[in-house]
Amino acid sequence: MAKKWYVVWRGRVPGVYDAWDAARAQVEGYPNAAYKSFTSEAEALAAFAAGDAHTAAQQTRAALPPKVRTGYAVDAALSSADGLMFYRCVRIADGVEIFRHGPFPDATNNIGEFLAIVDALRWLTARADRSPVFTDSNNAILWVAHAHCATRLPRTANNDALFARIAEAERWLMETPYCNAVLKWRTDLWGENPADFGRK
RNA sequence: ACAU
DNA sequence: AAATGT
Ligand SMILES: [Mn+2]
Ligand SMILES: [Mn+2]
Repeated sequence: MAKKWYVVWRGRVPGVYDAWDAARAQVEGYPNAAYKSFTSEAEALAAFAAGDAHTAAQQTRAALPPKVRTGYAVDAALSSADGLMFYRCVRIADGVEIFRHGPFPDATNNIGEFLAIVDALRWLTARADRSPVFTDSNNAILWVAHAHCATRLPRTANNDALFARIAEAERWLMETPYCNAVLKWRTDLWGENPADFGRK
């Protein structure tokens, strides 16, 4: 193997290291570590100076447990300005977006987290793909397990489509024996969910 | 308290 | 700082 340099943007002591052993000590077991290898020292120093954590994302994913890397991640968000809800799913291995739905007015975070999981299960089931689905929402895991969305959100003139989607999701869960595990995304260990919408 |  | 949930 040719010599490499290692940039650690987020780790115990951020910096540029000239050996994997040294870099690894900064990064292993560190929540949301961001790091990447380079083939020249100049490249590495430039990348560290630029604080380019985006290029680090791909490398950081490689540090996830192999079982996690084979899965899909979902997340939901309410845009702070207008309160519109969106949810989406990404393939963890490469961050490619599988679907994104929204905007939904008069919604909640938890409804979004719930629908995101169910839509992912439906997408995977339709393709006979048994990969696990990761969510950061304990609440949504429970709702999916019970095939019931226990939201307290009132119905309004603007959320008919949302409640229709919830009913359809519950119906699908009750009728369909899917074979995917729905697992907790360990934000504490692995950092932000790759399906996260950013801006938090 | 825990998770969003 | 506020809201959604078990
Ligand atoms: Mn989330
Ligand atoms: Mn998020």
